[in-house]
Amino acid sequence: MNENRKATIADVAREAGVSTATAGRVLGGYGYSSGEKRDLVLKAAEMLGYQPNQLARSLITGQTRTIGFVAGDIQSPFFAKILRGVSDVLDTQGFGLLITNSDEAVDGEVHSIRLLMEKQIDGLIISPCDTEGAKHLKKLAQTTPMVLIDRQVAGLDVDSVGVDNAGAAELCVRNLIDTGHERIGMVAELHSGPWKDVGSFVHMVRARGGEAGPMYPSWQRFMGYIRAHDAAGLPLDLSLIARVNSYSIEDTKIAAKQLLRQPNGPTVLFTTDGLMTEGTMAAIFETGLQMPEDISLIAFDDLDWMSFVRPGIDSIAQPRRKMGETAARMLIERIAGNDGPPRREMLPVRHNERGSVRDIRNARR
Amino acid sequence: MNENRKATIADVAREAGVSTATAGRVLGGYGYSSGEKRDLVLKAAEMLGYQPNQLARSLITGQTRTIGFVAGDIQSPFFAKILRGVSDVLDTQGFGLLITNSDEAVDGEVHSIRLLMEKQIDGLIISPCDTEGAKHLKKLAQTTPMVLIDRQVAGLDVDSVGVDNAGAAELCVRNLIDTGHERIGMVAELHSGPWKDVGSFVHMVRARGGEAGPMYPSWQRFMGYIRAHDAAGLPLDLSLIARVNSYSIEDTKIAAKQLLRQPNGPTVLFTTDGLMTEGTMAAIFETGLQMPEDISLIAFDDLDWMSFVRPGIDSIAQPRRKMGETAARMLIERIAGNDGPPRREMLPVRHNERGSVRDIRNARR
DNA sequence: TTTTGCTGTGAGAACGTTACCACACTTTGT
DNA sequence: ACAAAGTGTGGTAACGTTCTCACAGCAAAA
Repeated sequence: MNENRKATIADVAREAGVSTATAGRVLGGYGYSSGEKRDLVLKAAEMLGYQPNQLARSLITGQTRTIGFVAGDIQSPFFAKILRGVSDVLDTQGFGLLITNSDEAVDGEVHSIRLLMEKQIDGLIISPCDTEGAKHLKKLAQTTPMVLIDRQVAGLDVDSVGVDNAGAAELCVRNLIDTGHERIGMVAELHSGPWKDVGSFVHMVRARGGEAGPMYPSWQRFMGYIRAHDAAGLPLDLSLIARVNSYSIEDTKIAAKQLLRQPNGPTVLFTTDGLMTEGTMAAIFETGLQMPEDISLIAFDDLDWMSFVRPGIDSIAQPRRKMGETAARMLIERIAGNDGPPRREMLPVRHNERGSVRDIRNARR
Repeated sequence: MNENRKATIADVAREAGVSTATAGRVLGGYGYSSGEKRDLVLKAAEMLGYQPNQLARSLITGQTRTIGFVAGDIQSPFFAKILRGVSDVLDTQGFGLLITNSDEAVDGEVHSIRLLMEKQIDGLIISPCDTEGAKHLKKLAQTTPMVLIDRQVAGLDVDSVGVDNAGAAELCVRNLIDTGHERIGMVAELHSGPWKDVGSFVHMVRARGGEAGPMYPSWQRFMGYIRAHDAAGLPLDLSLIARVNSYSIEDTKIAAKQLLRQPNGPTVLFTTDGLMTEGTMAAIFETGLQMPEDISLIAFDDLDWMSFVRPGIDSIAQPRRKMGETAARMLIERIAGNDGPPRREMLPVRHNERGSVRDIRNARR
């Protein structure tokens, strides 16, 4: 046998003096085999340093024991933490994990998915970048198990994992109102959706009584903001909404600065995700305002540093790792054959109070 | 043809009225084919929604166009950023990316590698958790292209990407000395290596004139610390070295607190990586010390928040994304057949001054 | 005794591609 | 005009597994 070539089942079989079928059964752990032959085969395999070739196995079984993950951007802590959860669960089940990023663009998403499908993944975890059309996802869902994470897609009935964005935001804003805040600013990347502008979105939400179909998390968080205002009878002032056009720190900083400088500005800022928070932090820093004396801040999504800066930053923490774990588990169940109705897992968030929100009930500034 | 089964080359060939060989040549883009037949095949493929099966292709070509990445922990910003760089380069070349984490343990590393090898990856990018033995890596390197990232392994001559840790740390500490600091604390997870204790490491470094073989980055950074002291004629005080036993924020915080509270403590802290920095930040925060009045801080590894906290944190920034990109490019070249001598890429770091280091030349506190 | 069922084994097909070869037809070079 | 080289095509053997059979032995059940 050629020394520098990898040993195959046939090599092992020859060495052990059995048929390839028998060697295959022993090595692959299926079918029957006697203790005697088993020892023979195992010894031969050991001697030749046999390592199974998953490729060949997959080709015939139709299962690769590999799943794909399409993230917006894996370097963001949000996706990185989710990824870790996914990876942990997959690891215990002997699954591999192929990752790609869509960069939140449909093109990238389509490209990623094709690459993954060519590699014959058994299932897909994806954070879709479009909550409306996503024709490619609907088609794919018919043949491949799929779990959505963070976001849902209208008309795509598959498993999904996320949090109650609107509810969490509503509670958060209600708390702000309860502590005396009446001018609550929001910094959000409200990705252009089916709504022309922020105003028409408000209109839509009110028309539907605060409930609406799938939409981006940031829109859902905005919806919570609206509901809290309406419930408290506090009028909405859309000039307090800083809508960031591109998903970048720099643009966020600019938008937040503008918001902070405007006359009769907000007493508190609510940021809708980690990147918005970082941009806003930079804006506050550069504007020279003191937290929480001059401006309060509360952030959706918890980040490492929020607990050890001064003041600590109040936040709504999503269980990111658990989201990943849950998604992975759901997907594996689907791959194993579970064909029950789609489930929408809503994991609870945690509200962290750390001192960046000032109680201004007795202190008009 | 069965509708719900994926179309194969044979299906396309039948539909187009050509042989599977011809269809294969057109679809696979190899060998000769006439314009006429090509159109026929392409049309049939389009109609049947043909998607190639990489598995079958790989089985015969022996190339999967997939590479593996073994990180310490993908959720850490360090690895996440590197991963992004790797992913970007791979994407442009049509390569897939399988990830696993070793959790910095040899067991995990071995397990990860076996999983990856069974999936027949074409190459491996790894941040090895052992800089000494790593027998499994040496064996693997004979058959599989491999690039080391962040760390090197003694006796493993393969491509690697990293920064000049000792040099960067030395420059950093020299700057601290130049600004008047004489009691420079260090917070580091000095993973147990071939040295019994910190003292014998110092001895070894001096014996070798400040040069030594492969070791963990944190040890290299410590080496820079030693070299800067020796060059300036400043005596080393090992009581200023907080050696963290486990790689955890909590333990780091405890160790740093202890260092801060000891009599005749440091005027500045040098932290050797992101996690050390976070733990140290927490310690400073909880101790109630003011930065930079009471204590200065400079960190190895730059993190997002360092620019927008008060004061900004001075740091040594590694080009993490570029490290990933470089590693990926080197690996792809190896896979393509480059068998030149191993290269050790040393990328330049950036020193960020942001205000967390106080100049105490004229101000004894 | 005959049946039934379980255990164990090997030969060979199958998975979906590319590699290799044989062959035919064209073009080029002398 | 003839060889040599370049095109285009189809048949079929790989790649390394698992799957499907057929068949044999042996025990327990009828």
